[in-house]
Amino acid sequence: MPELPEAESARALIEERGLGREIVAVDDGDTYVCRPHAPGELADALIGHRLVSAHRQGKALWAQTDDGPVLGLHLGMAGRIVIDDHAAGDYVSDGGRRHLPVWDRFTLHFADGGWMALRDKRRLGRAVLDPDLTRLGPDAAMVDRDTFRRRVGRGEGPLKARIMDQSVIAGVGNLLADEALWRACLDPRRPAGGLDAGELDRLRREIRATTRRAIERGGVHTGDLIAHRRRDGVCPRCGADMARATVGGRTTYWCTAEQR
DNA sequence: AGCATTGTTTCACA
DNA sequence: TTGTGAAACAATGC
Repeated sequence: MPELPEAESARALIEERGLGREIVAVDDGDTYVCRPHAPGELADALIGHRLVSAHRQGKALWAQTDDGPVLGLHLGMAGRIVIDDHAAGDYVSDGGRRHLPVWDRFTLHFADGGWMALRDKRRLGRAVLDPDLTRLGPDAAMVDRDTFRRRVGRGEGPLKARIMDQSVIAGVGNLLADEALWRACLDPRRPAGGLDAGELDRLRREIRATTRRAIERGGVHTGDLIAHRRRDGVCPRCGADMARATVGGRTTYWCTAEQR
């Protein structure tokens, strides 16, 4: 699920319900999610502190602490942030008595008895101290027109790969890319450097609009194209067949009639 | 059984 | 040196 819209929802949740609460215990035992940290390193660094602000750039999340380290979080392919919500689901019975949140890969426990977890079935999410954000491009929802033109409109690689390159612009994933390219009527396979200024402006506008709407509606899976990303899908706008191919290393769907 | 999956990093190769 | 593409990573769902 997680692309920029999901990351922004997670950031807002942390900001709303995760700040100002004293951390008294930390579950950081998943050495893959917490790599390269050893078990206990995040706990030692975070216990006694409070999160004081929540930030996001692209899909990257981080929280500042009071006089402590920065806590970096990434939702990976299937992660989400859950705070205090015992009714959030994803619990597995241990044989009838208890129900265990087996997919909580990293958890902060607060002095008030509440908690905040990175819940991630796939374990591709990350929790790290002082994350390196230097290789991240400008946020896809904030990037200005001239910067977008300059960064996206170059290179021989396919346009879709360009907008999904997190060092070019940050936040666009596979589904958002297909949706925005479809809305902008642009062929995902075109060399990025071959677009003119008008096409780049159109693409930027649709990325921003698609992102904004996904945040309002609850995620990238609420897009108009999603249901039609299938082998026998047809374009919900014009009815033409959808094409399917691997572009930029990911499964890609586009309208055979409208996207040029 | 086999294939696909919303992300990132690493590595081979031009 | 830079850019591109495939594979690996982990685990689940169809």
